[in-house]
Amino acid sequence: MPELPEVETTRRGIEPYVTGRRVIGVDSRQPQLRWPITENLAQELVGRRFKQVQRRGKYLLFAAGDKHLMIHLGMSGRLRVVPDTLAPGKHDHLDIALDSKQVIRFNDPRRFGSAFWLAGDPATFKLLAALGPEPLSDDFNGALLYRCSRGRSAAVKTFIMNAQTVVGVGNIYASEALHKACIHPARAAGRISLKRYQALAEAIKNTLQTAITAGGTTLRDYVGVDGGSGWFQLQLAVYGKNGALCPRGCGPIQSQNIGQRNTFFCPVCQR
DNA sequence: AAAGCGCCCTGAAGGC
DNA sequence: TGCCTTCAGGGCGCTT
Repeated sequence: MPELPEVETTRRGIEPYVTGRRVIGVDSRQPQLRWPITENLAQELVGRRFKQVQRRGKYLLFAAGDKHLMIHLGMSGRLRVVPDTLAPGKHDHLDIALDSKQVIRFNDPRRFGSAFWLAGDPATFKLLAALGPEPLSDDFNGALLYRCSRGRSAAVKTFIMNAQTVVGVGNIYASEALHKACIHPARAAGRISLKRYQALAEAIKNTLQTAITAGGTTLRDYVGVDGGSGWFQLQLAVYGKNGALCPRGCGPIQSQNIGQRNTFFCPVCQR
């Protein structure tokens, strides 16, 4: 399941197949995902031409004129481009047929994903309106983290995974970035200095950018548009490495539940 | 306002 | 072999 690097990898992989293409058919087989798929999606989409594929946080936005098809991959969703002759399989919930004899196919076993038709400005849509800055943009930096965290008692890991703080930092990369910045994931967000937040912001940018370059992380579900896997899992320092030696040589990596999510860290170098 | 928890769903993995 | 339990990369929304 995708975090921001996987969504961005999907976006980059799918955009060349979509840009300039006209929609000639929509087949929705499972109306109920996280939310109901927009009912008249076929009416809205068929005949429109896609301009580009954008991303906001973990949401993909397929621009068609000034309106958008918005897709979230949830925990287990994936988008692929397949020939229009390929029959849909299990959990293939939505097909967008293009005038290239190809189909954008949305598969999502756990159905935590979603698909919406946005007729208005995406930025004003309820699920997007309250989102924090993009982590790879200049709007996101240590000063912002410091400012937003004052007085907050929540664990710093929970704080950076909150999409109102910054979008796109999921469970894997939160653990990885905190290790990189030597910050203990359970430390109260409001009790971290500006200097340390500057290191954390850099670590988040660096971790996400490196993961995008590697094509994302494949743990169990995630595969790219072409069905291939990402390779960032080979570079993970702490995630899923309970008991393994910290890369800095301190001692064994520990795991702990923080905010109901499994968290991995080194109790020696992360404070 | 912020924090904490439940919950949507399927499938893989591990224990017995 | 099979059954049962646990856990999984997200995130909204309700309650306290």
